[in-house]
Amino acid sequence: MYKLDEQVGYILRLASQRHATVFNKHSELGLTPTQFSALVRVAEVGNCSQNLLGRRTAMDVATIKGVVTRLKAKGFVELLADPGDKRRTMVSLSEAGHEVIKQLHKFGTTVTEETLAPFSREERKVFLEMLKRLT
Amino acid sequence: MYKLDEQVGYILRLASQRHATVFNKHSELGLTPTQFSALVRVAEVGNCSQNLLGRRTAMDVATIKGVVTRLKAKGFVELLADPGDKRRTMVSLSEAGHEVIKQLHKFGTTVTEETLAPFSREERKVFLEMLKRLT
DNA sequence: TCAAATTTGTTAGTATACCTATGAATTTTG
DNA sequence: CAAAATTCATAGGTATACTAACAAATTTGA
Repeated sequence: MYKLDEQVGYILRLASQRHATVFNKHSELGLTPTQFSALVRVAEVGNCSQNLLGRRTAMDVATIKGVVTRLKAKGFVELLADPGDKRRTMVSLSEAGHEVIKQLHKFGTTVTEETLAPFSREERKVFLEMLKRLT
Repeated sequence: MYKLDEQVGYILRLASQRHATVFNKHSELGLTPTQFSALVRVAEVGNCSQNLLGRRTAMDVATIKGVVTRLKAKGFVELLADPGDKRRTMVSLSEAGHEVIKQLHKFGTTVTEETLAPFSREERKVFLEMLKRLT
């Protein structure tokens, strides 16, 4: 007997939903989870092309385009042409972006903590290691 | 140090992406993962209102509306008015829907198997149990 | 009983998330 | 060095997924 409630894809969707709910409950800066990921990644890698940022955040070209546009509209990133390669749009943190990074890290830690709250410290490690193997 | 690659939300997104890729690789009937879930659920519960179907598949009213519309367009479900409650739209399997359910179960099993391929049989149990606790 | 609250479904709007195609720029290769 | 292949960004299309506002029907509870 095939039971939908036992399928990994379905349960993954439910877990993602719960994570999104936790994220939104704590969100202060009006960022979505996707925008948050992209912004934190920009801070990690520094100046980089929009395309590379997409690859580093697992978003395809169309998705990262929209995310970057909205991050720019919110004032957290700046876009510059790459003088050495006219195809590229370089993305970097704005002044405001730099100012919120610490806050974002703290916020991200809270979200992760609360999402993993059903687990003990030991279980969290085990679970994250297993989850990584599924990617 | 906050590392994006260690955060449960980010890794959940990656795992969901991989699952979607596996799903699409095997998909024959042109169903999306969401449509698949809704259709399998309709088969499980039989006749039920669109609203209830949404709750049983963790989709909000706007989402399930679109999913049901597309399942109807593809000919897998039928919509009927509920004579006892004029607000309700009842959703049920069509002839074609009945005919593909067995195939869907087989397909779903294949997708789950391949998604969980990185795990041993024992690990699959452990992982699914933990993932469920996160929902 | 009847007004208030709830339930159901629809619509509009925003944001991922993917595909495909297109065009421009750059790199590779023969 | 010129042609071919690749890379980068954009645009259009479809499908989740959520919010909010609304209307109609039903349930409730004083």
